[in-house]
Amino acid sequence: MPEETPIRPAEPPKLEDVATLAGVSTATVSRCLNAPDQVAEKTRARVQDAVRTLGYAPNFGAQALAAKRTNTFGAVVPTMDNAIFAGALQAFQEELEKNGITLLVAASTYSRDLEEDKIRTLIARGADALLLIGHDRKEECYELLTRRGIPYIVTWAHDPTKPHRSVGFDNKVAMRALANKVLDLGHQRIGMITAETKENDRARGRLEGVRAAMADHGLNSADLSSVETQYTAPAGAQAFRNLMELNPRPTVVMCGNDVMAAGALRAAADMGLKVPQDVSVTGFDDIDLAEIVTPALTTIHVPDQGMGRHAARVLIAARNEDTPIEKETLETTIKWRSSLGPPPTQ
Amino acid sequence: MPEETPIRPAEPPKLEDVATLAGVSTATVSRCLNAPDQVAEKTRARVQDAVRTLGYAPNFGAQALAAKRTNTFGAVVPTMDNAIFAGALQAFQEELEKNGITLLVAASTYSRDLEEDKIRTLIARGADALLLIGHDRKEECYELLTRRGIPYIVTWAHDPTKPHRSVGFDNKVAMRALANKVLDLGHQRIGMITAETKENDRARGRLEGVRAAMADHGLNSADLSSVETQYTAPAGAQAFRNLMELNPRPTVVMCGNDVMAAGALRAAADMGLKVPQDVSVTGFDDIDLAEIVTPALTTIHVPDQGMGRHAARVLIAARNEDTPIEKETLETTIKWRSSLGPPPTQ
DNA sequence: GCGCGGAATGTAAGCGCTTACATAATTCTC
DNA sequence: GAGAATTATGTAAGCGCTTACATTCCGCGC
Repeated sequence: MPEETPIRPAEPPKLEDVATLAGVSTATVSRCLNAPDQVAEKTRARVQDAVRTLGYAPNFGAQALAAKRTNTFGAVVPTMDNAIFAGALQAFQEELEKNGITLLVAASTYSRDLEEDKIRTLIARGADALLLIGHDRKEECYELLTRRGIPYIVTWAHDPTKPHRSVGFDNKVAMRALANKVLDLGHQRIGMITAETKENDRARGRLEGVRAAMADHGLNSADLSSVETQYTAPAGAQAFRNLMELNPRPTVVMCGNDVMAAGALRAAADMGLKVPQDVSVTGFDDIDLAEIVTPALTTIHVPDQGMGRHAARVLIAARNEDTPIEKETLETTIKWRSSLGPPPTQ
Repeated sequence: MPEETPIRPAEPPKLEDVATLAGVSTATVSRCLNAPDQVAEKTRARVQDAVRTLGYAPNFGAQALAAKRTNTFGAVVPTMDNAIFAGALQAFQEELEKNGITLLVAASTYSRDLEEDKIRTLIARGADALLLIGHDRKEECYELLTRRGIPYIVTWAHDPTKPHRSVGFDNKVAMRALANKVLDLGHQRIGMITAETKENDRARGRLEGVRAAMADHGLNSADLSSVETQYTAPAGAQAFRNLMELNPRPTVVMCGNDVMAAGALRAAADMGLKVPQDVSVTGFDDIDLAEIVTPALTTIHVPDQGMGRHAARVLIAARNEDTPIEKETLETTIKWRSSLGPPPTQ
């Protein structure tokens, strides 16, 4: 009578199997994998052979449990489907991957409560370190992170007064520079479409940037016509229509991001307004879309990849040893394209 | 002399702490969390209190190790920064979240080798189940998955001949339907811009769909002018220009996806061609962009959210018990917008 | 009141790894 | 070439959970 051999999943090889095959102890195999230079070259070669022939891969749970480290970093971004954060995350994750770290991404959909939730989840999953967007969030989040000793870094913003690691750019400075250029062109009436500013320091900074530029040009920043709306193209379109109903109407509409600017462009086309002849439009972020729309969007290029890469390096260092809190500012640049021109000559 | 109290991270509470506080054994606490109905109501309440006051969250590694299940699913998509898969992943992940499952996403950048790599990584991370895009991939991947007994599901495609769980739509049928409508409008010369077809069954299906429609209309499908290029707007723009140099030139350009179609639209504008008066353009996917570009894109809406949600349900069921392989087909619909019109009347 | 059966709970053995510590092997010093 | 210093390896104790199995509890029929 043949042995009963039910079809069932093959068990993956374990450290012990490798150790047996290589004729060493499990400790040596473990060292080969985690601290190769502590092992004699000959032994190491033998172990590596065994690893290869067995197709061994460490069991994640066991490793995490024993080492008290998961080699997993987390990132909480406001949203995943608007391409803004994709570039940064991509670079972040590539850099992590080089170091054998896996990235877990969660979206907060621009909600503080949800963000706290996601941060907690990531911590429960054992994230070794966290990447966050902007400074605005519940104080509990920072407390929790600090209490647990989990390093984190704030990106997409810059605020020297905050006691957090950060790598980003100054939203206000960037927008102010663009607005100053706009005003230099002769525009007198700026309309602004901004994302919700309440829980979003980036949006606030951008709005303030426009105001500051107006002040720079001797204008009363209280005269700024701004519409606050959601982060979508249709919302941008609607906001644009509202702005165009003003009398006198703005000669330029500056948008807090490219998506809303694309909506504005769309609305302009639908209203028969030529951009930039009748009205100029600017964006912020320089996502792919900015080049695709007609006319192409004048916008601010943000160093997304640079932020991602740098954030990864800082966090890896912080996890491995005690590093001081550092704050890095990266440059933004103005992308001149055709949606911005001088104001119409009455 | 005061006790030395160095500042250092607080250790998170563990199961045992909860058990002590609630005055029960660790087994009971564990059961409260994983199989509540096996525990008397009074005990359960007591335990839940303890969990709450301690802010307890299970240690992921320990749980994975002991239960041989990570409550993590994986997804390997060709790319993350083109918004196509975002909707599906979003829905997939929401459905998973309801069941306490975390999603790990990896991108293969349309490379088979990289895809295999990512699949292996996900398995090593202990993914309980996997979501994949399309059927085309290395045979080793399927073998590995099967050998390990890890359930997986193929999305974004439909092929009844394949022995895999799947939820998707028939790319060929969908494109054929649109192409038939195009031909019904009177177009005689179709230009096609397709993504690389070599390792991409979705792209192939879409191309075949156009050919089939031509045959349906008594045209010789070999006469189709098609350009194969990369999945980007600039590539689409270039391909469009090439197509427009043909003589006689196509009266309609059908694109394998919306991103390339947006590029085509851009090129048309740059060339001074009016869409759809001079030439029509169609897309595929119905991403947000399709509504934003000018003119808005006639395209095929794919049931991305539906696929994501359904895939999650199927995979959860498959992980929990032995379920048979099932294949679900969802409907696509044609989105009529302004980029498609009748051919120019010579 | 006794014994029975099922429900509720406890006991304890791992899950597969890392790592402090002990031990063995090698190299160096003079 | 003996002993110290150094390097390479082995031993074994957990890491924080789950779960098979053992035990206790309780209500019930008679």
